[in-house]
Order: sequence, then C-alpha cells, then structure tokens
Amino acid sequence: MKIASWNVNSLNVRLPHLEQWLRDAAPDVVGIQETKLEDNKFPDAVLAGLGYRSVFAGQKTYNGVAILAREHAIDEVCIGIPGFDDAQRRVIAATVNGMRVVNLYVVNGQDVGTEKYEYKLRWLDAVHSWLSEELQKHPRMVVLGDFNIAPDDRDVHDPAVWNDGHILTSAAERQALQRLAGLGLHDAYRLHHGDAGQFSWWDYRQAAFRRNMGLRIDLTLVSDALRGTAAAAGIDREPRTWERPSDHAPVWVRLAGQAL
DNA sequence: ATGGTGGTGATACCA
Repeated sequence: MKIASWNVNSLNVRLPHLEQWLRDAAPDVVGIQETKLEDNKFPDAVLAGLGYRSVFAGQKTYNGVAILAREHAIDEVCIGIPGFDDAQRRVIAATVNGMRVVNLYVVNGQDVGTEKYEYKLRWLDAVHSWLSEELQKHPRMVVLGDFNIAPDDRDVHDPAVWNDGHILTSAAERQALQRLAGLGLHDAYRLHHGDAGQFSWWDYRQAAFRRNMGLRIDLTLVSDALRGTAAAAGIDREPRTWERPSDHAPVWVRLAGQAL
C-alpha cells in the first residue's frame, strides 16, 4: 500500500499535475496540502473519475488539505485539531483500510521570533497533545504532510545558512518534531535512506531546483505498530521538473502486508 | 542586507 503526501500550492493550478502524477505513481492514499480551494470548488468529481474518493477542508487563498484514497472507504473524518480553535484549514485526519491517516500542513512560521513563529510552536504543541491521545485509539497511524521543518542537517542544502536562527531549521522547531518522534512516529524516509541532499522543496527563486538548493520538509511518519511494514520510502522529483510546477515534490512510503 | 519567484486576486500577503 503506497501512501503519499504532496503540497500542490494551489490545486486549481496544479490539478493537471495531480492527475498525471496519480496515473504515474498510482498511490493508494494521498494527503494534499495547500489546495487553496473552498470546499464547493474542490474537484472531487474529476478525482473520482480517476478512481479516488476524496475528503477535504479548504478555504480561499490560503491553506486547505485533503485526503484521497482508491479502493477503500474514507471514514471517521476529523477536521482541525480537536480543542484547538483555528480558522486555518491545516489538518484533516481519516481512517482508511484500518489505518489512521493524519494529514498536516504545518504552519510556516515566517521568521524566528515573529508572531507567526510563536503560533507555529503553539500549533505543534497542540498537534503533539492530540496525536498522543490519538495513538492510543489508533496505533496503526501514518502522519504525513508538509511539516515546514527540516529534521537535521542532511535535510538542507547549506547548514551554515539553515541554522538555529533560521525558520524551518531552528532548534525549537526541530525539538517539536523530535517530540512527535518521541510518540513513536518514525520518519519513513530515514528508515531506508541515510543520505544527505535529498530534498522535497525548492524555492521558486534563485533557480533553486536546478542548483538543488532545497530542503526535505515533506515527511511521512509511521507509528511503532506500522514501522515493521514500511518496506520503502522515497521522493518523486519528477513533477518538480514539469512546466509551472509546485515548489514541492511528492513524497511516499510503501507499507507491505497492507491488503488492498 | 536585500530581493529574488509564484499564487491569489486586484493589493498586499503568504510562502
């Protein structure tokens, strides 16, 4: 069972890319971030034509998340972090094939020390509390999404720039990610790859993709109960080479023994 | 230190 995550940076613009990639990569479950679409504009009929059911929580202009699945029903849909009042559509969770899928569009945070940065840390704290409880109910869990945090120095093109003072790599952000790992949520990519320089996001500016000046900030985390089934993980760079691409590439994990 | 590009929507804001 292949489970993927992709920040599409406007599903309105990127729908043709999503359609092409669904055909190419044939994921079973997908978490999408930054749809930037209100729910009445979500292209669920187009996706149904490709064999995917979808659930979604969107808003105009900013944020917006969705979960797609083929072959299986999408049940127990939860929008937002329970008990955390937030108008921003950043979280959707659902049960697919006996597995809890949590799709996160983590707050960017703008710059270290700003109000948005404080919001990011508060938001991550709320996610930690919520997932701690959620894991009791659903031990078989995948938490995926755009985390807007590069786990360690292997995950940035230039650690001298992307350091403790920088957004996406500051110590407090990395500690927040470590606290999620402490719940028994394992970065599937790192279960299989120890290499540096493999990224999932490249800024549109400065020809960053051509120069591979990127960060690995899109992650699939698997719970203790699923860890042994995580047979492979990877990053699909190809859609980032297409015309008018998202600034993010899709990332994925394949779970063995997950009967379709 | 600044600004570079892109999405939204019509202007700044967000990333």
